[in-house]
Amino acid sequence: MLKVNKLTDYAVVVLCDLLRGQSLRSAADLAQSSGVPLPTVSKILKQLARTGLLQSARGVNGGYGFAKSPDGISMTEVIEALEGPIAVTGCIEDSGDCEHLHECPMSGHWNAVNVAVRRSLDEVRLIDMLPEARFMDPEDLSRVIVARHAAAMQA
Amino acid sequence: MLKVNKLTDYAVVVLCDLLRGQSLRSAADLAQSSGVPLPTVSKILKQLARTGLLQSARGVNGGYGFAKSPDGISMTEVIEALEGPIAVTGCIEDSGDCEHLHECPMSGHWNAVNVAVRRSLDEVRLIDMLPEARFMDPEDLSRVIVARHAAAMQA
DNA sequence: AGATACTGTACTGTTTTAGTCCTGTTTGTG
DNA sequence: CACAAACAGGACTAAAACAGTACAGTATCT
Repeated sequence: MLKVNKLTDYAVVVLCDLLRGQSLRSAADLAQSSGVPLPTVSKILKQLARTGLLQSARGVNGGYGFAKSPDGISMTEVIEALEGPIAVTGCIEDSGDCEHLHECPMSGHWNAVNVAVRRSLDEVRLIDMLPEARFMDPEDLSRVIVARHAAAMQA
Repeated sequence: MLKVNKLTDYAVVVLCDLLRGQSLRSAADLAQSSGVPLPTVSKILKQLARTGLLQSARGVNGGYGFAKSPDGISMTEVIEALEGPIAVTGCIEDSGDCEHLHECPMSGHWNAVNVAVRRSLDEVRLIDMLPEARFMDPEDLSRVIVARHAAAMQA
């Protein structure tokens, strides 16, 4: 438990796919190469673009690409883009409409948990989710991704 | 998002209540003093007893108490007792019935996330959720709880 | 003008969760 | 020994969340 949405799961698959390709890929293209159904991929990409993780271009030859250098993206960013702020309990995210707030002995204490979880996710990078992350030195991996991204942007 | 069950949320409230009282408290008693409905409290306590975090005694004067010294209980234990193993994606917990397993480029990689989250929760103690944890030195807090528990066990 | 591709939103069936209730078992007390 | 207190386990229902899909709209290139 303490699960992440299925959409977020797919998002990582799709993002990893995007990580290894051109600077701009269409939703249809990504759907095919990742195996995730197009409408789902589309939904994910739209949301990621809305929150600023990706940038989009419309029209013929349009598509999606990273809005910034992808080696700096943490899992926190990916998860929060699709699910909103990390809040382990409802108490935190709802802006105070809990009727027990005054009497609630917990008020604010789950926040320690939220902070701990968030911090741990900050330290997992998106590029660590790549299969090759298993075999490579983290710094080398980072260099490879940056170089690939730079090359793609130039093309 | 990345939410915990409401039941787990209540469980912390109830456990904190149990933390400050007698060694053995009935479900009805805890329901009243915590403000959580009895059937819900009952459900939580049963589950916590089943997984060994609490011990129960039946019959007149029965009730629930901690099965071990409560200062050693981490949030991981509480959450896992009520929700099963921490698994951020379904891929991990299901024993390999994902039809995309062979082709799945993610296979195993969410595990880094699981481990990170789990580790961070290991470091938050149940007693850190007490309101007084805000004002007290963590070690003093620990000593107070241990002393209280020992006294209750003796009575 | 027409084809490609993103944008936003709405809808629907399925799954999960929350909350409740009931029946059974154990144990202390008069 | 009968009764009441208290836990154990499971079944059930209503409500909420999610996944997946579809569609009408807008921008861009050729």
